[in-house]
Amino acid sequence: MPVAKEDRTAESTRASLKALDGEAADRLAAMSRTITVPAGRTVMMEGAPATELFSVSSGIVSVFKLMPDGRRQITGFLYPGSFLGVTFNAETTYAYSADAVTAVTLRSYPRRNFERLLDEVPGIRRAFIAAMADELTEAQDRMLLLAHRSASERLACFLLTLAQRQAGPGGAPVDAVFIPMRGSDIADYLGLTAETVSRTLATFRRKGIVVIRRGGHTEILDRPALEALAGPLSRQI
Amino acid sequence: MPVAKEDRTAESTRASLKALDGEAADRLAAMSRTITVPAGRTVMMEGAPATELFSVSSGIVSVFKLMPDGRRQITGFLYPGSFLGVTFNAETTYAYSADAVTAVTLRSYPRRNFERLLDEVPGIRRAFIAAMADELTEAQDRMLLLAHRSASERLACFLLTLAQRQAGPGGAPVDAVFIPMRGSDIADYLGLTAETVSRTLATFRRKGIVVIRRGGHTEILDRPALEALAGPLSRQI
DNA sequence: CGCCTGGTTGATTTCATTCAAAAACGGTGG
DNA sequence: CCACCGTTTTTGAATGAAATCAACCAGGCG
Repeated sequence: MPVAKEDRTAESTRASLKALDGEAADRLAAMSRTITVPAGRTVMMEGAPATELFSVSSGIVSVFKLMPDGRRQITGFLYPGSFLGVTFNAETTYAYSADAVTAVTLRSYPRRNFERLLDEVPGIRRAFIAAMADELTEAQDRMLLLAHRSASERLACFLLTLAQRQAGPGGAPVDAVFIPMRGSDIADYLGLTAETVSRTLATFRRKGIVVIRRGGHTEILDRPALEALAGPLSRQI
Repeated sequence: MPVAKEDRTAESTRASLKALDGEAADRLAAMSRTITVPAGRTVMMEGAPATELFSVSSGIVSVFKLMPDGRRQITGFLYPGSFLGVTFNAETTYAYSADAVTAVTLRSYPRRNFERLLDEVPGIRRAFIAAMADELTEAQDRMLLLAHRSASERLACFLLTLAQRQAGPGGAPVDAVFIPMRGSDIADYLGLTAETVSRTLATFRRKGIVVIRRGGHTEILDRPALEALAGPLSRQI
């Protein structure tokens, strides 16, 4: 369904799926096809028949809901390893839309086959359930953020989360953050306006906390200050 | 088959787990014990070891996350049939806390046994995956609400959702809504302050849209007006 | 070059919060 | 049954943060 070209080259699975044993990985690969989507294009639309589900192989996807009056809420930016288009309720339509933020490659699985695989292969099932649990936890954390945090807290959290996600496999925190999404995307993700995002980032810049270079290449200069701005994190206990 | 056309709220999706076949229900019942909790008491705490999970038998439970500075986000009100304490991730601690809003009776299941049941009984497994997918959908809807809706939109949505949930099995919409939770609970659920909740309900009352009687017994007098106030619904089908 | 999209900045308005105090509960014990 | 107390709700006034409205700037591209 996506407007994209396809090819069947088997590519290595990744992230939460990479921990699968050989048989599971093979069966997944056998039923999947690879899709590439250019930046800015729509991957799937809310309400469309959910004939397949996807996992992100490379690039970043934004998942969002639209209100009839045009207001938009981006519910997540999906990185490689995330699943997309999961609808296991009776209805077989997608519950949200998705756009490619950057150029993206996806793996597409026929919904029926994937469901059967979940029943048959425990490893896939566990990986899948873990991925969903992560998404749920993240969603709840963002509820907290949207309900109770100020604009600068939201932006600071956003930057730190991005930095954390782009950290190397060693988990070493990185201060060079790549922000490929537009300001209005960030605004719709954080429940702010593009103007507020711009203003808030400007004050961060003015305070010497971050530097934003051409093309969204950002650097965190003063991480402690950013962490202070992010406010109390719910994650730490 | 389920009569309810509107089985999309988190509460009812969690409740969908109770619509299991006989064998599964029996095995569930066999491993459970019953717990009663008085109103206002804590049922479980975020971060505590998740040795068991619960289902609500009677009463209402609030599920919430706390920030270190005391800010609270109630992520859901759970009605009978709902499950709580479900942690699918590797960690074995609860991801949120829960309080008894009213006096509550719970059924408790040892986590280990329950997980084994998930592996052994496909019906239970599928129901759980579906419940998680729906919970995710519901979380996304609430994100939209918290990010982009005004106080009166939030309150109107809340009242309508409550009325819908308390509708009879026929699904006939009911205008008599019972609201057992306190104003501050509603505020923390909707991302508002108790004062704003009180004020907004006062204007609803003044406009003749609702009547709030003793003990939270509320009546919707002008449903069309309330629906108009709720604003554009993303979830209507 | 001029267009167009996206980002910046400023002025104003709006809405919910905050602070504060009074009123109404709801339970308890006399 | 009533008076008392702590808690919750209501109401008011002032504050403040972000939205809105609007103009302007910068870069990319035909």
